[in-house]
This record gives sequence, structure tokens and C-alpha cells, in this order.
Amino acid sequence: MRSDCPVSYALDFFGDKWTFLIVRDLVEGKKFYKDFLNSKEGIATNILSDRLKKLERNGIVESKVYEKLKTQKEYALTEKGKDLIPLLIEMMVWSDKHHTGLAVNPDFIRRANTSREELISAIRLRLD
Amino acid sequence: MRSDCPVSYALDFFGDKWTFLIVRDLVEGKKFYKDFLNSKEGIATNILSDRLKKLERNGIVESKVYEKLKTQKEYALTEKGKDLIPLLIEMMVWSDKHHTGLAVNPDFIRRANTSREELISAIRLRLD
DNA sequence: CCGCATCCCTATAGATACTG
DNA sequence: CAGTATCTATAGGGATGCGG
Repeated sequence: MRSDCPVSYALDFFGDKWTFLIVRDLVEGKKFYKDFLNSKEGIATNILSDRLKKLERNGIVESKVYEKLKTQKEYALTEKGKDLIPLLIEMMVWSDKHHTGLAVNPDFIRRANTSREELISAIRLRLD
Repeated sequence: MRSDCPVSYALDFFGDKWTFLIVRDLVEGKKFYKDFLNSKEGIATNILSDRLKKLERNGIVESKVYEKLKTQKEYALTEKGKDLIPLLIEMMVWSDKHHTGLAVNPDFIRRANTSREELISAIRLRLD
């Protein structure tokens, strides 16, 4: 930790190009190592492995053996992880507003701007 | 740009340990190179210089000669930069909720949770 | 001196190849 | 499938440079 500033604290976790993309994938419902690996940004296996461990160590993600296929691990967001949904939404809203051509659902942005809390709840529910 | 995902787009800017701390400083009202340099995290001069250029190139920050002391440059957030305030707030709320001992004003968090839009407007106003 | 930019070197992030 | 090992590129720290 570089300082007691809350922004700095958050950046100590997410101040890199990959960690938050895994959170995004989890919010989108992805659960398995191979799903994260196949995301279009193309994360390297060592980075993915490292970040999953870091996320788990810090209580943002938890994993368990996938019952239906025991060779796979199933990853999920903890409550601390789900509390990142608002941050994710703000990132999407900002990017959409200031850059054209991004893959953003207009309805999503509308809901973020008009019924924010409801949108957050809906996303949370989907994850349970 | 790694993909057309809005989260990825935002991380292409802010996916490092320093860029967003400068935004934080600007939101707190800091204006000069030396102010950023003196922030408690201790940024190096080459990194600061590099990030200020990057922020300016990307339309998040603008600079002009400081009229009262022409040897100094005065930095300020553009509209695109000010639109990062909600993101900043969410980072603070999340960090405060999940880590004790951070320097966060409880009243700030209360306002973020109860009268978010008002808080955003108030911060914006302070910057004009 | 002061304010900032550049240089150089090390540490770490990340890409590719490989393995239990 | 889910990682580790190895190698390379880049970020970042500290010193130094340079124009007021």
C-alpha cells in the first residue's frame, strides 16, 4: 500500500491492464479459466493465473471445484467483488460517452443513467 | 486499443498505478506539477511528466501558462476529465467499505450514498 | 535555485512455449 | 484443462540535464 488514500488503495488492486477485465468477465457470468482465456483481449495464461490468485487472496473472487466436471475450477465473485459493479458501470458510461464505436448496449446506458440502483440490483441478482 | 469493450477502453487509459492518481489530485484542486509531485504516494518526475502528456493528448487534461507566475504551467480537467468524478467516487466508496483505516471523510461517503448527483455537481462546481 | 524533462538502469508485467 | 518456465518488453525509480 502506497498511502491511506482510498483511490490509491483501489489502484493497488486494479492498477493494471488485466485485473479488472477478469472482474468484468465474472460480472458477465463467465466462470471458468478457459472462459477468461478466450476473452477477446487475449490474456496470457501466466497473467490470468496470477490475477486469479491475487483476486482470491484479496477476497474479491472465490473458487471451488466444479461438481459436474471435477477437473475444472469454478470462479465466482464474493460480496466484495459484487460491490465493484457500480465501478464497472461508471467505466462503461464514461467510455461510451467519450468514445464512439464501442460495443455498448444503448439500453444499458439508459438504465445506468435513469435507474442506476435498479440496474445494479438486476446484475447482482443474475449472479446469485 | 485491445478490443471494442468499454471497460477495456477505460483500462487502456487508466490501467496503471499512476494516471488516475493525477486525476484524483486534479479533482482535489491541485493544479501544478509540483503539487502532483508532492502527493504522498511519491510519483517519479519522469512518470508524472509522461502521464500529464498522455492525459493531455487524450483530452482529459488541458494546460496553460500560469499568468501569475509564467514559469509554471497550470493544469485543469476538461469536461471529459470531470466526467471521471463518478468513477472516482465509486472507487472511494468501495475502498472505504472494504478496508478500514483509510483516510476517508465519513460525510463524503454518506453524501455519495444518499445524494450522489448532488455530490457530483458540488465537486464539479468547485472546479470551475 | 526552481520547474520540469530526459537518461539510464532495474524490477516487474506480459507473450510464447512448454508441462503435470 | 489449468497452469509453470522462460524469455522479452515496458513501467518505473533515481540521477542528471537544462532553461528560466
